[in-house]
Amino acid sequence: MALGGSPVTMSDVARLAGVSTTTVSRVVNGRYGVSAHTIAQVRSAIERLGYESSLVATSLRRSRTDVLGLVTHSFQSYTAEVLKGVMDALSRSGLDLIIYADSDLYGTYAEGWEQRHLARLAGTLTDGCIVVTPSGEIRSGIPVVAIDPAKDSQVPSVTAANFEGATAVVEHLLGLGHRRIAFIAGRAELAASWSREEGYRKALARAGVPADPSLIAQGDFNPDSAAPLARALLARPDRPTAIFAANDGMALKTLEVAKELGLSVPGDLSIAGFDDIPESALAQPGLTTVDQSVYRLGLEAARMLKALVRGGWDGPGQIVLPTRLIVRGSTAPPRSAM
Amino acid sequence: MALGGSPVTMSDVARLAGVSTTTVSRVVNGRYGVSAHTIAQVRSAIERLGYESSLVATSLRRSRTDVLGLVTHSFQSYTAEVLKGVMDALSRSGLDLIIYADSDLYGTYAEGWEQRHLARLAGTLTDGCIVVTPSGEIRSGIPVVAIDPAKDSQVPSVTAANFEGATAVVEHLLGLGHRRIAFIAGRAELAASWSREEGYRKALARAGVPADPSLIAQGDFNPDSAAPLARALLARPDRPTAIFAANDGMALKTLEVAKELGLSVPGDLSIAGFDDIPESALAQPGLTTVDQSVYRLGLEAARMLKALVRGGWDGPGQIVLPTRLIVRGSTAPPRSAM
DNA sequence: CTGAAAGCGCTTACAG
DNA sequence: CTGAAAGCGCTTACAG
Repeated sequence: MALGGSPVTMSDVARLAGVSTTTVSRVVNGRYGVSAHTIAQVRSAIERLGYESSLVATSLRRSRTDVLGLVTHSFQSYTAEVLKGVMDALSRSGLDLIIYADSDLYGTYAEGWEQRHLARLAGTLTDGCIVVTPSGEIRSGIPVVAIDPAKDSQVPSVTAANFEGATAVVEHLLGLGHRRIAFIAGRAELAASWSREEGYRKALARAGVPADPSLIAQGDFNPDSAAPLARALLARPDRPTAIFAANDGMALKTLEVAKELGLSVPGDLSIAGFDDIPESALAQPGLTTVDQSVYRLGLEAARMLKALVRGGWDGPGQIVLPTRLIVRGSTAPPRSAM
Repeated sequence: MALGGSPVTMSDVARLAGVSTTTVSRVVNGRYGVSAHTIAQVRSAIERLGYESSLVATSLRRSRTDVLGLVTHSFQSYTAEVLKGVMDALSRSGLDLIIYADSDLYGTYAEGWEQRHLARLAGTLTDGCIVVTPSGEIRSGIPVVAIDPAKDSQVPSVTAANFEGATAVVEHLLGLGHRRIAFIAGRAELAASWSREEGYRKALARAGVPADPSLIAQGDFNPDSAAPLARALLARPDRPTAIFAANDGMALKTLEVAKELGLSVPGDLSIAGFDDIPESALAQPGLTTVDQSVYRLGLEAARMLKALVRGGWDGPGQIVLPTRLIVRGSTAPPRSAM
C-alpha cells in the first residue's frame, strides 16, 4: 500500500495469507481446486497489499499473454487514426495493446527499425504484432500484420486500393482539362506510395498524355518534405496547372506554398491529395482527395491479427479496402481551358 | 533466421558460438573482459541467427530497463499531441517508450484504470510512467508524472494555467457585451476541468454578473457529449448569447449544432473553446479559444519523468504552463448590444 | 485441496 | 578472460 515502496510480489501475498505462491497463483488465475476459505484468505491479502501481478514475469513464464503489440516510428494524425481503429477492434476482446516506440528512431527511417522493435516485443510479451508502414520485409516468431506494407512484402497486410484511388483522382484532373499534372510522391519503399504513382502514370497513359519525368517529385509523406518540392515545381516557367500529392499532409503544405507565392487555388493551380484527413475538409478551399479510411486500416488489421493469433484466420493474406474520390474546391478547370 | 520459428534465445547463440550464455550476455551488453576473438565469434553467431535480446527477460532480471511507460485510456487528437511531445523529449535519450492500453477500459472511465495499467508496467518493465488524465490518486513503486491530474492529486504533474485561461476567455466575452454565457464542463474529476469552471465563475463574479446554474452543463470532454447539451441550451426561450466549452472538441461540436439549428455564429451565438487543436483554426468561423500547447504538456512531462528516474529532479512538484487567449471569428458582440 | 521444485531468458556476483 | 550457479516473479506439471 506504500507510496513508493518496492512493488508487492506474489511472495508477499503468500506470506501474509499463510499459503504458498502456487496457491496464490491459482487464486489469481481462477483455477479450480482451492478451498473457499483459502480463496477468501488470499483475496483479502491481495486487497490489503494492493497486489497486481507482474506482466513481465507472467509473460516470461506463460506462452500466451493476451496482449497484442503495435510498433510505429512516429505519431502523426495518421497513426492516431490507426490506433483508434485498433482499439475499437480490440474493445472487450480481452486483448490489451502495447505500443513500442524507440526514441532513437523517432521520426527517422533508419533501416530495420521494425525488425528491432518487433524483437523487443515478440520475445514473450505479445502474442502478435501490428507493424505500421514497415520499410522492409519482416520476419518474426509471432503472427504479424502490416499496415501499408513495404513493396513486395510477403507478410499479411491491410492496405487501401491505392492504385484505383490515384487513377480516379488523376482522371478527375484530366477530365477538368489539365494536361500538365505534377506528382509529389511518398516514401518510395512503401507499396502505398508506389501504387499511387503507378495509378498516376496509368491514368496519364490511358488519356494519351505523355508523362513528364520532371513533374514527378520525391517526397516522404512528411508534410515538410513537400514545401521545397512544391516551391520548385511552381517556380518553373512551364509550371504545372495541377499538383497531385501522395497524401493530404503534403497536399495541404502545397496549398500553403501556393498561397505564399500569390497563386490562387483552384484558379491558378488545382491541388489534390490522398487520405481525407479531418483537416482536408476544413481547408480553404476544401481539398479534393481520396478517402482511404485510415481508421478502417487499423480496425481490419487488428481483426486480422486477432484471428491469426487465435488460429482462426481463413481470409486472404492481404486485405484491400476500397477508396473513394472526394471532390472539393481545390480542383477546377485550368485557366487556359476556361 | 526462420520465418515463424520460435524466437532465438541467448542459449542458441551461446551454443553456436561455443561459449556460455554469460559470455554472450557480456558481448551483448558491451562489458569489459572478453577477448577480441570471442567477441567476433559471438557477434557472428548473433548475426547469423538474427538474435535480439528479450525485453521481458532482461527487465525481469535487471533493476533498470531504460524504458519509460505511458498509460492512457483513449487516443484522441489530444493524446496524439501529447505523444509527439513525449517522443521529442525522449529523442536520442536512450530511453524508449511503451504505451499500455487496456481494451476493456478503452473509451470508458472505469474507476481505477490508471492504477491497473500502471501496475502492469511498473513491475519491472518500465523505470517510470506518465499517466494521462488519471481520474484519481495514484500510488506506485516507480516514479510517476501525471498530465492533467485529478483534482487534489499529490503526484508530480504537468498542467496548463487553466484557471487563468478560462478567466481570460470569459472576460473577452464579457467585454464584448455578453451577459448570458453558458459553460459546458469537462470530466468533473479532473483538475483541468474544475479549474476552467472556477475561472468561468470567477470572471462572472468579478464583472458582477450573477452565475445562472442552469447555464452550466456537465460534459466529459468527449465531443459527442456536447451535442445534446448544446441542443438543450439553445432550445431555451432565454438561450445564452455565448457558450464557452471546456475544450475545443466540445466547442466545435457546439458549432455544428448551432449551424444545424440555423443559428449564425457569431451573429446569433458566440462560441469559445479551450486547447487550440489544429481543427479550431480551420473551422468556419475560426474558433476563439485558449492555447494550452498539449504538445508541451507531453514534452515537459517526459522531461520531468526523465529527471525523476535519473534522480536529478529539483524542480517543483507541479509544472504549470502558460496559456494564451486566441481570438478568432466565432466570438462577437451579441445582437442586443450591436 | 495444497506445496516443493523446475524453468521461462536473461544478468550478476563469485570462483577460477 | 571465462563459466557455473543463483535469482528476477511468475506458472505448471508432479507428488502428496
